Amino acid sequence: MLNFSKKLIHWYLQNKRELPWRQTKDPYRIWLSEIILQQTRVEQGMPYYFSFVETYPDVKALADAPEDDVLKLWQGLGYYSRARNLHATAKKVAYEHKGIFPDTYKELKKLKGVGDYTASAIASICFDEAAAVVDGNVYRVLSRIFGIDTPINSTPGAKEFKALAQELIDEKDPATFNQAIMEFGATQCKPKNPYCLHCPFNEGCIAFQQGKISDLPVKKGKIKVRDRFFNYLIFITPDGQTMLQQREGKGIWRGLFDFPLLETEKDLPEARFRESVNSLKITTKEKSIRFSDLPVEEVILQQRDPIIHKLSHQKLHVKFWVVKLSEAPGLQTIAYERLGDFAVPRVIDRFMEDFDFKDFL
DNA sequence: AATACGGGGCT
DNA sequence: AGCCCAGTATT
Repeated sequence: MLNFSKKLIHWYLQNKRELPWRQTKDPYRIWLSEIILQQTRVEQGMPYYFSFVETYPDVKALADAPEDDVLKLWQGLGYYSRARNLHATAKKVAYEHKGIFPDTYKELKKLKGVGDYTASAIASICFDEAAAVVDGNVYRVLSRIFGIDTPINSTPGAKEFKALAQELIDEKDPATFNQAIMEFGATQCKPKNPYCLHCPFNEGCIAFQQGKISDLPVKKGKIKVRDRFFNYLIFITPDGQTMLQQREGKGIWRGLFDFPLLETEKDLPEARFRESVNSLKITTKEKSIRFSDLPVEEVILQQRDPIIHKLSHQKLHVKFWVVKLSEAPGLQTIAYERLGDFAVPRVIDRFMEDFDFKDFL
Protein backbone atom coordinates (compact mmCIF):
# COMPACT_ATOMS: atom_id res chain seq x y z
CA MET A 1 0.00 0.00 0.00
CA LEU A 2 1.61 3.16 -1.24
CA ASN A 3 1.49 6.03 1.18
CA PHE A 4 0.69 3.83 4.15
CA SER A 5 3.33 5.32 6.40
CA LYS A 6 2.46 8.87 5.36
CA LYS A 7 -1.21 8.43 6.19
CA LEU A 8 -0.39 6.63 9.38
CA ILE A 9 1.99 9.30 10.62
CA HIS A 10 -0.50 11.99 9.67
CA TRP A 11 -3.14 10.24 11.75
CA TYR A 12 -0.69 9.86 14.62
CA LEU A 13 0.34 13.49 14.77
CA GLN A 14 -3.30 14.45 15.12
CA ASN A 15 -4.38 11.74 17.52
CA LYS A 16 -1.47 10.72 19.71
CA ARG A 17 -1.71 10.72 23.48
CA GLU A 18 0.79 12.70 25.46
CA LEU A 19 2.65 10.02 27.41
CA PRO A 20 5.52 10.69 29.81
CA TRP A 21 8.04 8.61 27.85
CA ARG A 22 7.19 10.54 24.69
CA GLN A 23 8.88 13.62 26.12
CA THR A 24 12.35 12.12 25.92
CA LYS A 25 14.81 10.11 23.86
CA ASP A 26 16.85 9.14 26.91
CA PRO A 27 17.58 5.43 26.37
CA TYR A 28 17.29 4.73 30.10
CA ARG A 29 13.74 6.04 30.26
CA ILE A 30 12.70 4.53 26.94
CA TRP A 31 14.11 1.16 27.96
CA LEU A 32 12.40 1.38 31.35
CA SER A 33 9.06 2.28 29.78
CA GLU A 34 9.32 -0.52 27.21
CA ILE A 35 10.03 -3.17 29.83
CA ILE A 36 7.13 -1.95 31.94
CA LEU A 37 4.82 -1.94 28.93
CA GLN A 38 5.53 -5.53 27.90
CA GLN A 39 2.15 -7.29 28.02
CA THR A 40 0.91 -4.36 30.06
CA ARG A 41 -1.56 -1.59 29.28
CA VAL A 42 -0.37 1.99 29.32
CA GLU A 43 -2.75 2.93 32.14
CA GLN A 44 -1.57 0.06 34.30
CA GLY A 45 2.12 0.71 33.70
CA MET A 46 2.13 4.48 34.02
CA PRO A 47 2.20 4.72 37.85
CA TYR A 48 5.08 2.26 37.92
CA TYR A 49 7.00 4.30 35.35
CA PHE A 50 6.65 7.39 37.53
CA SER A 51 7.76 5.67 40.70
CA PHE A 52 10.76 4.04 39.01
CA VAL A 53 11.92 7.28 37.42
CA GLU A 54 11.55 9.06 40.72
CA THR A 55 13.22 6.38 42.81
CA TYR A 56 15.93 5.56 40.26
CA PRO A 57 16.60 8.68 38.13
CA ASP A 58 19.34 7.02 36.11
CA VAL A 59 20.68 3.60 35.25
CA LYS A 60 23.36 3.72 37.92
CA ALA A 61 20.84 4.42 40.68
CA LEU A 62 18.89 1.37 39.55
CA ALA A 63 22.03 -0.73 39.26
CA ASP A 64 23.09 0.13 42.81
CA ALA A 65 19.74 -0.71 44.39
CA PRO A 66 19.22 -4.01 46.21
CA GLU A 67 17.29 -6.47 44.06
CA ASP A 68 14.60 -6.87 46.72
CA ASP A 69 13.94 -3.13 46.58
CA VAL A 70 13.44 -3.30 42.83
CA LEU A 71 11.08 -6.23 43.28
CA LYS A 72 9.17 -4.31 45.91
CA LEU A 73 8.69 -1.35 43.58
CA TRP A 74 7.56 -3.78 40.88
CA GLN A 75 5.08 -5.47 43.23
CA GLY A 76 1.65 -5.83 41.65
CA LEU A 77 2.76 -5.41 38.03
CA GLY A 78 3.25 -9.12 37.34
CA TYR A 79 5.75 -11.01 35.21
CA TYR A 80 8.38 -10.49 37.87
CA SER A 81 11.25 -11.81 35.78
CA ARG A 82 10.98 -8.44 34.05
CA ALA A 83 12.07 -6.77 37.29
CA ARG A 84 14.98 -9.14 37.83
CA ASN A 85 16.14 -8.74 34.22
CA LEU A 86 15.70 -4.99 34.51
CA HIS A 87 18.02 -4.95 37.47
CA ALA A 88 20.58 -7.28 35.86
CA THR A 89 20.65 -5.16 32.71
CA ALA A 90 21.02 -1.96 34.71
CA LYS A 91 24.10 -3.43 36.37
CA LYS A 92 25.44 -4.51 33.00
CA VAL A 93 24.95 -1.12 31.38
CA ALA A 94 26.20 0.81 34.40
CA TYR A 95 29.34 -1.21 34.96
CA GLU A 96 30.22 -2.94 31.69
CA HIS A 97 29.07 -0.23 29.26
CA LYS A 98 30.12 2.70 31.43
CA GLY A 99 26.53 3.78 31.88
CA ILE A 100 25.96 4.15 28.12
CA PHE A 101 23.24 2.07 26.49
CA PRO A 102 24.10 0.17 23.30
CA ASP A 103 22.84 2.11 20.28
CA THR A 104 21.97 -0.59 17.77
CA TYR A 105 19.22 -3.19 17.51
CA LYS A 106 21.78 -5.95 17.39
CA GLU A 107 23.59 -4.93 20.56
CA LEU A 108 20.43 -3.97 22.44
CA LYS A 109 18.95 -7.39 21.83
CA LYS A 110 21.79 -8.99 23.76
CA LEU A 111 20.55 -7.40 26.98
CA LYS A 112 18.52 -9.52 29.38
CA GLY A 113 14.81 -8.94 29.02
CA VAL A 114 15.26 -7.16 25.69
CA GLY A 115 13.81 -9.21 22.86
CA ASP A 116 13.01 -8.43 19.26
CA TYR A 117 10.27 -5.96 20.03
CA THR A 118 12.06 -4.00 22.74
CA ALA A 119 15.36 -3.83 20.87
CA SER A 120 13.53 -2.45 17.83
CA ALA A 121 11.62 0.05 19.94
CA ILE A 122 14.72 1.44 21.64
CA ALA A 123 16.83 1.44 18.49
CA SER A 124 14.22 3.35 16.54
CA ILE A 125 12.99 5.75 19.20
CA CYS A 126 16.38 6.66 20.66
CA PHE A 127 18.74 6.16 17.74
CA ASP A 128 16.56 6.47 14.60
CA GLU A 129 17.43 2.99 13.39
CA ALA A 130 14.89 1.64 10.89
CA ALA A 131 13.98 -1.43 12.93
CA ALA A 132 10.28 -2.26 12.71
CA VAL A 133 8.46 -3.14 15.92
CA VAL A 134 5.93 -5.95 15.93
CA ASP A 135 3.79 -6.09 19.04
CA GLY A 136 0.18 -7.08 19.61
CA ASN A 137 -1.01 -3.81 18.08
CA VAL A 138 1.04 -4.23 14.93
CA TYR A 139 -0.22 -7.80 14.43
CA ARG A 140 -3.76 -6.58 14.67
CA VAL A 141 -3.42 -3.55 12.41
CA LEU A 142 -1.53 -5.35 9.66
CA SER A 143 -3.56 -8.55 9.74
CA ARG A 144 -6.74 -6.54 9.27
CA ILE A 145 -5.64 -3.98 6.71
CA PHE A 146 -3.82 -6.56 4.58
CA GLY A 147 -6.22 -9.40 5.31
CA ILE A 148 -3.54 -11.76 6.57
CA ASP A 149 -4.82 -14.84 8.36
CA THR A 150 -1.50 -16.48 9.14
CA PRO A 151 -1.58 -17.23 12.89
CA ILE A 152 0.34 -14.49 14.66
CA ASN A 153 1.70 -16.91 17.25
CA SER A 154 3.36 -19.19 14.71
CA THR A 155 6.86 -19.04 13.32
CA PRO A 156 5.70 -18.29 9.76
CA GLY A 157 3.37 -15.63 11.11
CA ALA A 158 6.10 -13.92 13.11
CA LYS A 159 8.34 -13.81 10.04
CA GLU A 160 5.63 -12.65 7.70
CA PHE A 161 4.44 -9.78 9.89
CA LYS A 162 7.95 -8.70 10.74
CA ALA A 163 8.87 -8.56 7.07
CA LEU A 164 5.74 -6.61 6.21
CA ALA A 165 6.30 -4.10 8.98
CA GLN A 166 9.90 -3.70 7.91
CA GLU A 167 8.73 -3.09 4.35
CA LEU A 168 6.25 -0.44 5.44
CA ILE A 169 8.41 1.45 7.91
CA ASP A 170 9.33 5.04 7.14
CA GLU A 171 13.09 4.83 7.02
CA LYS A 172 13.37 8.59 7.36
CA ASP A 173 11.43 8.60 10.61
CA PRO A 174 11.24 5.10 12.06
CA ALA A 175 10.68 6.44 15.58
CA THR A 176 7.44 8.14 14.64
CA PHE A 177 6.29 5.31 12.37
CA ASN A 178 6.74 2.66 15.05
CA GLN A 179 4.95 4.63 17.71
CA ALA A 180 2.25 5.58 15.23
CA ILE A 181 1.35 2.03 14.25
CA MET A 182 1.22 0.96 17.89
CA GLU A 183 -0.86 3.95 18.91
CA PHE A 184 -3.19 3.28 16.01
CA GLY A 185 -3.68 -0.29 17.15
CA ALA A 186 -4.16 0.71 20.75
CA THR A 187 -6.72 3.46 20.32
CA GLN A 188 -8.29 3.10 16.86
CA CYS A 189 -7.89 -0.44 15.55
CA LYS A 190 -8.80 -1.96 18.94
CA PRO A 191 -9.43 -5.69 19.50
CA LYS A 192 -13.15 -5.16 20.14
CA ASN A 193 -15.32 -2.49 18.54
CA PRO A 194 -12.64 -0.73 16.51
CA TYR A 195 -13.59 2.62 14.98
CA CYS A 196 -13.81 1.39 11.40
CA LEU A 197 -16.38 3.92 10.26
CA HIS A 198 -14.02 6.84 10.53
CA CYS A 199 -10.81 4.92 9.98
CA PRO A 200 -8.45 6.57 7.48
CA PHE A 201 -7.67 3.14 6.05
CA ASN A 202 -11.16 1.66 5.81
CA GLU A 203 -11.37 1.88 2.02
CA GLY A 204 -8.30 -0.24 1.58
CA CYS A 205 -8.78 -2.42 4.66
CA ILE A 206 -9.34 -5.99 3.51
CA ALA A 207 -10.88 -7.12 6.78
CA PHE A 208 -13.33 -4.22 6.87
CA GLN A 209 -14.35 -4.60 3.25
CA GLN A 210 -14.91 -8.32 3.74
CA GLY A 211 -16.55 -8.04 7.16
CA LYS A 212 -13.77 -10.03 8.82
CA ILE A 213 -12.72 -7.54 11.45
CA SER A 214 -13.71 -9.83 14.30
CA ASP A 215 -11.88 -12.78 12.68
CA LEU A 216 -8.48 -11.07 12.60
CA PRO A 217 -5.87 -11.45 13.78
CA VAL A 218 -5.85 -15.26 13.92
CA LYS A 219 -4.31 -16.86 16.97
CA LYS A 220 -3.68 -20.57 17.25
CA GLY A 221 -4.11 -22.87 20.25
CA LYS A 222 -5.75 -22.35 23.58
CA ILE A 223 -3.74 -22.28 26.75
CA LYS A 224 -4.63 -24.75 29.46
CA VAL A 225 -5.11 -23.51 32.97
CA ARG A 226 -3.99 -25.58 35.92
CA ASP A 227 -5.87 -25.62 39.23
CA ARG A 228 -3.69 -25.32 42.35
CA PHE A 229 -4.65 -25.28 46.01
CA PHE A 230 -2.64 -23.08 48.35
CA ASN A 231 -2.88 -23.03 52.14
CA TYR A 232 -0.95 -20.12 53.57
CA LEU A 233 0.11 -20.26 57.20
CA ILE A 234 0.10 -16.92 58.97
CA PHE A 235 2.11 -17.60 62.09
CA ILE A 236 1.62 -15.27 65.05
CA THR A 237 3.91 -15.29 68.05
CA PRO A 238 2.92 -13.77 71.41
CA ASP A 239 5.09 -10.73 70.66
CA GLY A 240 3.51 -9.98 67.30
CA GLN A 241 5.95 -11.66 64.95
CA THR A 242 5.23 -13.76 61.88
CA MET A 243 7.19 -15.72 59.29
CA LEU A 244 7.85 -15.11 55.62
CA GLN A 245 9.77 -17.11 53.04
CA GLN A 246 11.27 -16.03 49.73
CA ARG A 247 10.12 -18.05 46.75
CA GLU A 248 12.81 -19.84 44.81
CA GLY A 249 12.99 -22.17 41.85
CA LYS A 250 11.33 -21.71 38.50
CA GLY A 251 7.65 -21.31 39.27
CA ILE A 252 5.43 -18.31 39.76
CA TRP A 253 6.48 -15.33 41.82
CA ARG A 254 10.18 -16.22 41.94
CA GLY A 255 11.98 -13.79 44.20
CA LEU A 256 8.81 -12.59 45.89
CA PHE A 257 7.99 -13.34 49.52
CA ASP A 258 5.04 -15.27 50.84
CA PHE A 259 3.90 -17.08 53.96
CA PRO A 260 4.85 -20.68 54.64
CA LEU A 261 2.71 -22.72 52.28
CA LEU A 262 1.08 -26.12 52.17
CA GLU A 263 0.02 -26.93 48.63
CA THR A 264 -2.47 -29.76 48.23
CA GLU A 265 -3.86 -31.72 45.29
CA LYS A 266 -7.43 -30.75 46.06
CA ASP A 267 -9.37 -28.44 48.32
CA LEU A 268 -9.00 -30.45 51.52
CA PRO A 269 -11.70 -30.62 54.20
CA GLU A 270 -10.59 -28.81 57.32
CA ALA A 271 -9.88 -32.00 59.28
CA ARG A 272 -7.71 -33.44 56.52
CA PHE A 273 -5.77 -30.22 56.30
CA ARG A 274 -5.07 -30.17 60.04
CA GLU A 275 -3.72 -33.68 59.67
CA SER A 276 -1.57 -33.01 56.62
CA VAL A 277 -0.04 -29.81 57.87
CA ASN A 278 1.74 -31.61 60.70
CA SER A 279 4.37 -33.05 58.41
CA LEU A 280 4.99 -29.76 56.62
CA LYS A 281 8.52 -28.46 56.93
CA ILE A 282 8.62 -24.76 57.74
CA THR A 283 11.73 -23.10 56.37
CA THR A 284 12.96 -19.55 56.81
CA LYS A 285 16.49 -18.48 56.05
CA GLU A 286 17.84 -22.02 55.64
CA LYS A 287 16.61 -23.27 59.01
CA SER A 288 13.80 -25.74 58.92
CA ILE A 289 11.40 -27.25 61.47
CA ARG A 290 8.47 -29.64 61.23
CA PHE A 291 5.12 -27.99 61.83
CA SER A 292 4.30 -30.58 64.50
CA ASP A 293 7.44 -29.62 66.42
CA LEU A 294 6.31 -26.03 66.71
CA PRO A 295 4.59 -24.69 69.86
CA VAL A 296 1.23 -24.46 68.12
CA GLU A 297 -1.58 -23.19 70.29
CA GLU A 298 -4.37 -22.78 67.77
CA VAL A 299 -5.04 -22.97 64.03
CA ILE A 300 -7.83 -20.77 62.69
CA LEU A 301 -9.16 -20.84 59.13
CA GLN A 302 -9.80 -17.32 57.85
CA GLN A 303 -12.45 -18.06 55.23
CA ARG A 304 -14.87 -20.86 54.45
CA ASP A 305 -14.48 -20.71 50.69
CA PRO A 306 -11.07 -20.40 49.06
CA ILE A 307 -10.06 -17.11 47.49
CA ILE A 308 -9.84 -17.58 43.72
CA HIS A 309 -6.81 -15.93 42.15
CA LYS A 310 -6.46 -16.28 38.38
CA LEU A 311 -3.15 -16.16 36.56
CA SER A 312 -2.61 -16.66 32.87
CA HIS A 313 -1.80 -20.36 33.25
CA GLN A 314 -3.04 -21.18 36.73
CA LYS A 315 -6.18 -20.86 38.81
CA LEU A 316 -5.25 -20.61 42.45
CA HIS A 317 -7.57 -21.64 45.28
CA VAL A 318 -6.13 -19.89 48.29
CA LYS A 319 -6.92 -20.30 51.97
CA PHE A 320 -5.26 -18.44 54.81
CA TRP A 321 -4.80 -20.10 58.19
CA VAL A 322 -3.76 -18.19 61.28
CA VAL A 323 -1.42 -20.28 63.42
CA LYS A 324 -1.04 -18.97 66.96
CA LEU A 325 2.18 -19.95 68.68
CA SER A 326 2.52 -20.01 72.47
CA GLU A 327 6.16 -19.03 72.28
CA ALA A 328 8.76 -17.97 69.73
CA PRO A 329 9.72 -20.71 67.25
CA GLY A 330 13.36 -21.50 66.61
CA LEU A 331 13.13 -19.80 63.26
CA GLN A 332 13.64 -16.36 61.89
CA THR A 333 10.59 -14.18 62.42
CA ILE A 334 9.68 -10.65 61.44
CA ALA A 335 7.46 -8.05 63.07
CA TYR A 336 4.18 -7.74 61.25
CA GLU A 337 4.70 -3.97 60.94
CA ARG A 338 7.58 -4.79 58.59
CA LEU A 339 5.53 -6.94 56.20
CA GLY A 340 5.13 -3.93 53.93
CA ASP A 341 8.88 -3.91 53.26
CA PHE A 342 8.67 -7.15 51.29
CA ALA A 343 7.46 -7.71 47.75
CA VAL A 344 4.53 -10.10 47.92
CA PRO A 345 2.11 -11.52 45.34
CA ARG A 346 -1.07 -9.56 44.73
CA VAL A 347 -3.26 -12.20 46.40
CA ILE A 348 -1.33 -11.84 49.63
CA ASP A 349 -1.16 -8.06 49.50
CA ARG A 350 -4.89 -7.97 48.94
CA PHE A 351 -5.59 -10.32 51.83
CA MET A 352 -3.35 -8.33 54.17
CA GLU A 353 -5.26 -5.15 53.36
CA ASP A 354 -8.18 -6.27 55.49
CA PHE A 355 -6.40 -8.45 57.97
CA ASP A 356 -5.34 -7.21 61.38
CA PHE A 357 -2.71 -9.08 63.35
CA LYS A 358 -3.83 -7.33 66.52
CA ASP A 359 -7.03 -9.36 66.48
CA PHE A 360 -4.99 -12.40 67.40
CA LEU A 361 -2.71 -11.02 70.09
C1' DA B 1 7.05 -25.36 18.33
C1' DA B 2 5.09 -25.10 22.98
C1' DT B 3 4.84 -23.47 27.36
C1' DA B 4 5.46 -20.55 31.48
C1' DC B 5 5.13 -16.27 33.30
C1' DG B 6 0.73 -11.74 36.51
C1' DG B 7 -2.52 -8.92 36.96
C1' DG B 8 -6.23 -6.14 35.38
C1' DG B 9 -9.76 -4.44 32.15
C1' DC B 10 -13.31 -5.25 28.66
C1' DT B 11 -17.03 -7.78 26.55
C1' DA C 1 -15.66 -17.10 31.01
C1' DG C 2 -12.62 -15.73 27.49
C1' DC C 3 -9.61 -12.54 25.29
C1' DC C 4 -6.03 -9.19 25.27
C1' DC C 5 -2.36 -6.17 26.75
C1' DA C 6 4.03 -1.40 23.59
C1' DG C 7 6.77 -9.83 24.97
C1' DT C 8 10.72 -12.72 26.65
C1' DA C 9 13.00 -16.82 28.11
C1' DT C 10 13.02 -21.56 28.55
C1' DT C 11 11.99 -26.14 27.32
